[in-house]
Amino acid sequence: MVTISEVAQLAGVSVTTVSRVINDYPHVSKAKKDKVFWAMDKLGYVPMQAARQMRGSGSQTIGVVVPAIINPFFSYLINAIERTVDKLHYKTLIIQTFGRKQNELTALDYLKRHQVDGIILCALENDWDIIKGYQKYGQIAVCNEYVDEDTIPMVIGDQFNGLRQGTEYLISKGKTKIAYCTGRDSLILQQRGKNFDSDRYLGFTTALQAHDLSFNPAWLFTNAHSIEDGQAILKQLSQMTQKPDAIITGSDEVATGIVSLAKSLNIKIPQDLSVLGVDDQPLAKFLSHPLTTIRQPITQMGQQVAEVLIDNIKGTAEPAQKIKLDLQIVPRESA
Amino acid sequence: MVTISEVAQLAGVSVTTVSRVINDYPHVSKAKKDKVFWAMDKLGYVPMQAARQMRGSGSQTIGVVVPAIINPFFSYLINAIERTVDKLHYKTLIIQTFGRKQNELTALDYLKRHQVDGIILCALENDWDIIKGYQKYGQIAVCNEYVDEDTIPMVIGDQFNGLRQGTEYLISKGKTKIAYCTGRDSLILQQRGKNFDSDRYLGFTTALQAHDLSFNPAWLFTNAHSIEDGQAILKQLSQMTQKPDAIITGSDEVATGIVSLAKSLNIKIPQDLSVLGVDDQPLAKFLSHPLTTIRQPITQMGQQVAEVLIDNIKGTAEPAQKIKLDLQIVPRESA
DNA sequence: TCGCTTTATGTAATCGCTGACATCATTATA
DNA sequence: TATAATGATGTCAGCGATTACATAAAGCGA
Repeated sequence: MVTISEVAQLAGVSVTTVSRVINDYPHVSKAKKDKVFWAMDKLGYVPMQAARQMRGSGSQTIGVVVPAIINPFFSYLINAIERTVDKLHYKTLIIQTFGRKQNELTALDYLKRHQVDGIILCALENDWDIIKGYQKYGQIAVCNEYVDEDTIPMVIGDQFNGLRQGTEYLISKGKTKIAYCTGRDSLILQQRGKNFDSDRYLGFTTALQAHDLSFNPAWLFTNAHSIEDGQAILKQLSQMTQKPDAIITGSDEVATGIVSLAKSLNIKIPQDLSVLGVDDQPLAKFLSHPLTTIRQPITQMGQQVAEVLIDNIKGTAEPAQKIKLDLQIVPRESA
Repeated sequence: MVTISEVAQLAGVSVTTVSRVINDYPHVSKAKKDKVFWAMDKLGYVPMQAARQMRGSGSQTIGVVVPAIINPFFSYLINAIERTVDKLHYKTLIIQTFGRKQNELTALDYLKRHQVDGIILCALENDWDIIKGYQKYGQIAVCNEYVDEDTIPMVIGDQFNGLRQGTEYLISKGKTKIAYCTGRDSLILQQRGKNFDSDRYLGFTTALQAHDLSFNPAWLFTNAHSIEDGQAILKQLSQMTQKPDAIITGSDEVATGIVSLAKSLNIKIPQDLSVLGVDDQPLAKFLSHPLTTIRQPITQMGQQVAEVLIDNIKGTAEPAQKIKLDLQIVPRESA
């Protein structure tokens, strides 16, 4: 491989001079600078990042931890993050957890190893008490999850108001018996106090209460993630004696599962059952029943969390911003 | 940060001994080995990759270059690659080109910089003559694109037979006037000889010829990528006097665009127009007209290309495998 | 018990790059 | 003109790991 000394030799200068040229330091004459550029070009030289890193420049890389990249929500989020990170001259290392705690910890180990200068967690697998211990090894920012910790920058959608408005929307359409799905495990839901998902839930119940509506606990569905989960939920619903007339799903996937099975179960959407999605995924509007859904500000979320994290890495940020972005209801045909 | 010498000091041994323990070399007594493990654990030590790399171990990272991660085809491909790469104890650095030549070259520069030990190109932006020059800096493998070069490992779907069978399928359904869409630019299609997409096209025309059917050049649509492109194509079609009775799209996106607009243009699918997708994306079966489509072996493609590349990096591979995987027709309602 | 191999451990050079420090040469200031 | 300040350039230590080489101790057959 081509090293800085080879460039120095060819250009007839010292390695320091080459280094100065590379890093655009002053006090190099035009003549030598030109020679160095010529030599670098001729040899096709690019400085080796690993060597630079040993001298204290970071890895110029940030890690993005997601449960699964095939989930469009996360691939869109990664896309937004990558674009921003790239613009700020960093690289993006993607790590999938597949929902496993151990993978999240392995990802955080990248901080120790100095493979990454910072990490964006787009979902939390481990308890915060465990994760917080990694803060001393590098910057951590959280996106799309609620963390009640001053020292951690956090960018989330305003789930409370989003769901409140979504619920209001259903009520405005004359619906009063509203079911609710969440991706959370029912157990965790009980254990944790104020977290991301209960923000959503709180928005939902707040809207109900404002209209003197009650919630039937039989209509709470947990662990709902996939299209198949949505289908299973609709099957359950169709066998209930007390049927809801609307359902708030945790994601467009679940909503897709529901609307896809409605016809064969002879359920009319939205007359018999209004279905409200969350995310506004690209295909949501092309389904047999185009989804009415709550759009998450994915692009802004990704952009802002990346900017905040890199600000923190560079030390040019006021510590630990908490950024909350508005959700938006997209009315279509399913509700 | 914790260094190897701190571990050595705490364990009361030399750095060499620690290094031997880390790398599992022989000739270390049980007693010292235990002490070293204890000290590493106590200090939370992890070796710094950058320092190791300077001693010749690679970066243990491979770069995956895709046009856009939000395209489900690529996010599924990346997923398959990442899982395999992870299993082989490498890391995955994702680079999006957004279809820009320069971004692809920047990605290839990672090889020079030794940020990655190898690169998987999942789409080609630049001419091969330009890319081939980077081979001297590290391993390059190509996935999902045709490269007629002995020295390059390549994993592709068997587009020729896939499209031939897809066309046969349409013919077996009584269709004789078949339109064809491709993502390629019409210009490039003329310039290049045997490439990925013309393999597809060849499969298509081979099937037509076998049944003495001719192809109307007015039914060739180029630059077709998105849902919107599909909608535009259907609008064009609906205004033709000579209308096709089937259409082969380059992707499920284009097919989605077509079926989504069919109802409002009063075109019955598949009676008036059969629509054949390519990819079998997860939502394809939940559309208003579930897509009949040609499934690409994405998982195997990703897995195999990753294995081959890493074999090559380790030097444990016979040079430059060419792997061709079968496509599969998934019959649903759109054709 | 003597030489020889094997095991256990340490010292120091090295990877490519940066930057503190040193050294002249040149220009500005008194 | 003497002195100080600034510019241009070079020498070399050091970042954290690996590894060639050196050395000492232990094992072993004759």
